Amino acid sequence: MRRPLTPSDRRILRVLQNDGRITNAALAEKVGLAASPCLRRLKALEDDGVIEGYRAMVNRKALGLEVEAFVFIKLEQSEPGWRTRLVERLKGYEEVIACYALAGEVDLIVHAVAKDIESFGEFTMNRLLTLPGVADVRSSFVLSSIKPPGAVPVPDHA
Amino acid sequence: MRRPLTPSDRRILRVLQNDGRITNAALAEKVGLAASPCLRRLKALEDDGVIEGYRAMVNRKALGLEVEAFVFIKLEQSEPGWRTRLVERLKGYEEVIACYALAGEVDLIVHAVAKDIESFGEFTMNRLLTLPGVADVRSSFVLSSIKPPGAVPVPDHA
DNA sequence: AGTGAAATGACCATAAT
DNA sequence: ATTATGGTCATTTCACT
Repeated sequence: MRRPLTPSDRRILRVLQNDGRITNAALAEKVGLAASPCLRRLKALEDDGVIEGYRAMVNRKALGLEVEAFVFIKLEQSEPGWRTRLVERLKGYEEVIACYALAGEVDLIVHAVAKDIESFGEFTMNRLLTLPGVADVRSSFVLSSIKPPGAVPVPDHA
Repeated sequence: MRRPLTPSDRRILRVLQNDGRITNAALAEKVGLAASPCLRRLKALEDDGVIEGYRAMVNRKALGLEVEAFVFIKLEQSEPGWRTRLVERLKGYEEVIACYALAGEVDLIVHAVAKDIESFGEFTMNRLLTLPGVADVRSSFVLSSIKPPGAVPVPDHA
């Protein structure tokens, strides 16, 4: 059972989602706490799994990854074991920066990046379509990031 | 014009994508640099926009956000101005944690969260479907996060 | 509040262009 | 010579008890 979040906890989460590398001293000042209790709350949020980690957001184009796409996958009827292994393979591909199982028409949505269209093609043709259990693969290229992956809203009441 | 990334830069990016809050001292040790040059490279990566920011990854369920979904939007033929305003409205919704313009069947993909199905319904019915210029809205709930939003691959050569 | 660690800036060394 | 890299040291600031 997890403690309910205090208003301070919520302020901490809001700040840390926008600047995950802020020092504890500056964080404390922003949320209106002294450094010491602020640090204790931060550790508690980490220990409780409310904060799952911290990540630098890297500009993919700066790394020469010019292509970003969503891949919509439909699966064949198949034994559960196949599905597990398919999903494990998917997770292993470094082109896959996120992947979700969905309810509805499409079974899996894959968020992928690649350095160019050619290597993206190689990825879908040789490494997605060939996975056993895959019935259909459709890709849509990202034209623009309207709102880049961002903060989850922190409601005032839990 | 951006400097090419050095091998040290790449190591820094790989580490920081997995632990965005690592101290500079520990980062330096991991990538095999002294603290001072390590910090200088880090700042340069930030200044050049290679690192766009740092974010605490927050467990949405800990915040009472039980529902996660992808919303696929098709737009009507319309003047460019309408589209711009539609996109601005979309960006403003706190339920929208990411949004992309796509090539293909679907024009926009919206990654959204909500506290329950009812409030998600309110969001799609009252705040998405009513946007001028929207022709079609389809939602798929996320059943599981197979691979949570993660690191972009950092190739050895740019 | 105090102590040990970290961040940060000034300055030097080396190598490649 | 200039530019880009990395290192060392001294000082300030921070983390954490």
